[in-house]
Amino acid sequence: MFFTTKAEYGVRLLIEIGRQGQDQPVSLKVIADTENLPLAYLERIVALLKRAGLVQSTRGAHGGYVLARKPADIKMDEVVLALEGSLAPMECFVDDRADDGSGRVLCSHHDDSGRGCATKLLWTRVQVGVSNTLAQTSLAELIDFHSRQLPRVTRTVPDDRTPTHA
Amino acid sequence: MFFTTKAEYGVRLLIEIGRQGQDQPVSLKVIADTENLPLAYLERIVALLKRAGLVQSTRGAHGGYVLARKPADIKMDEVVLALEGSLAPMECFVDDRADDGSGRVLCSHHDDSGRGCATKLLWTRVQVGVSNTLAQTSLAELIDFHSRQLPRVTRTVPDDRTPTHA
DNA sequence: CTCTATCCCGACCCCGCTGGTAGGATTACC
DNA sequence: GGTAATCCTACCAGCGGGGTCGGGATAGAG
Repeated sequence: MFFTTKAEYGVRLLIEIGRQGQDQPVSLKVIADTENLPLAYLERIVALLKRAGLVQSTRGAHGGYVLARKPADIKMDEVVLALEGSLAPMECFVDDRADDGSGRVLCSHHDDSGRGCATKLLWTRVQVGVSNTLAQTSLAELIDFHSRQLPRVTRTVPDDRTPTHA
Repeated sequence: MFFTTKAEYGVRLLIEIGRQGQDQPVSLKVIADTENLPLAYLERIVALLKRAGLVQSTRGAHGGYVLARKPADIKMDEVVLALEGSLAPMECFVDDRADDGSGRVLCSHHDDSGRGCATKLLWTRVQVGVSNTLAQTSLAELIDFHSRQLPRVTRTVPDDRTPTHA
């Protein structure tokens, strides 16, 4: 298991905001309903996205969330990093996206007698691979994929359109 | 955190067997000493590798483990899969390496009202990427990397061969 | 034949984290 | 001011990771 439900729910949340919120903000309540997710939990998840500057919020009645950028400019590496807190494939990896551009992953092996753990090579490759994969997928792509997956049943209210067969 | 210490320790274990065990089997005790890992825990980990047919064991005095194949023929995807039990990036992914060749990952979303979770596209990409990355790294490569990292201190038994310098 | 090094195996345990809840602030539209 | 929404903090249960323990089976050494 690489990722937790935070990543899952968070991505679905962004997709919903992108789909439904062309102009007005989308409330978490609506998202919780359409995606069938616990509202209180979504609140904590969206806080991560907000802290990362991926969504913006407006409070009060008719408030909600909007994307901070265009979906095509939101790449999944940033999203998953914000949600999971790290993309390190292994405990001993601390990915310091430090402010200065030393952005590299490094293996912090404590009691390592000799110099390097040989697994470093392996985990580094995995990490780079995952990062690249995520960076090559944009939110726009997922939104597009989603709407092609569900051409019908665009609404969740059950009687808006007669269901296909039961 | 993608992987647990099972993968870490298991890979290091294989590297040690490959390094030290050219002819005779290598005992877990020796590996536990050189790698500074708990012996009892290694026993459980190596059982996974044996069950997957990656190592062979000989019991009794002077027993231990040997690689079941040449290091160049042991690819990390098989290793990590054996150790972690799955390469699925998300809960809802069950990778059925079923007996019949239906070997594919599929998203088993329970209460999914409509058809597909849009995140499926994303997790599938990640899964394929990781699989490929792991499959492209062989044990031989890691052993080589390891010995280049530690040019000295090749042996752990202090008096079997006069050590290079202490 | 026994001793001992080793593999083998099941039961057990601690702890942190995930996933989720509760309850209350605060903010802003009507 | 009511109400719909975001915010924030504390709390909790379950589970899996990481590890231990103790004992058994097995085979080479003496």
